[in-house]
Amino acid sequence: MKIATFNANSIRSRIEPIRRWLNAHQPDVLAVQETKVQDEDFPVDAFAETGYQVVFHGQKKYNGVALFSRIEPKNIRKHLPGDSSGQARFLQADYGPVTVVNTYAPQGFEVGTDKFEYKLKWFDLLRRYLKTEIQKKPNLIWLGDFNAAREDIDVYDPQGLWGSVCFCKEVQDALESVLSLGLVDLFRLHHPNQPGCYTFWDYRIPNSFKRNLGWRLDYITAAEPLARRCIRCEIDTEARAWDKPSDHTFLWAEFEQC
DNA sequence: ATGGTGGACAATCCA
Repeated sequence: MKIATFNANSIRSRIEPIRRWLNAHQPDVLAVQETKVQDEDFPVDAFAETGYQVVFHGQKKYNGVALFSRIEPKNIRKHLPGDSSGQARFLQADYGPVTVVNTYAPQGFEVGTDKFEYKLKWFDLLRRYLKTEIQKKPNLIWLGDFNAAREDIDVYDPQGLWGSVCFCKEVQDALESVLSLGLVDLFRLHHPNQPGCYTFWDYRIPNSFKRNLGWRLDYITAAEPLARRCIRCEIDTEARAWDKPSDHTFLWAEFEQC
């Protein structure tokens, strides 16, 4: 079984790269974040020929998540319990024995703002939710854009960037609290201590991708029993060479006996 | 060069 994640930064602007990537890699599930489209405007027809079904939870202009899959999703959930913000950041579905939780974590704007407090609150709500959910669904995968870099090796300039909303102690603690439920960061599992591996490069920094001035903000995590069956996890930057790339790239993981 | 880029969407908000 192969599972992937991609922050599209607008699904309607990334139809071609997503179709191309699905065709080339044939994942069982692709989780997408920042679709930036309300459900009635989701470009369903554009993916009709891919052989993938898609479910989505969107809103106008911002946020939005989707799940592409070969097999039918069951037990679809679109809301994180306790999050009354109305923001479309959560989408869960079962695929056979595997449960996939796709999230787009709040970015947080600036430390000390209401948006930053919401980010911390959101991680805590997710922790509380997954604590019980992981008991019910032992083959749980949590993936997506977490808007958090775990360690110094996950950003291009740890000294200079320390204290920013995606790289500060409070957010790292919030993320680690969720992972401490028994979720394993699969990229780091397979690439321990390897620096310079990123999934996001800021558009606003000139040639950030070429210079590899990036951040590792996107993750695939799996509950421990499932993580033991993960045989590979890779960042795929090929789509960065295609027209109008997203500021994020594809990340995928492969499991045996699923 | 007295911001830079990109996306949604219609004057700014968000990343």
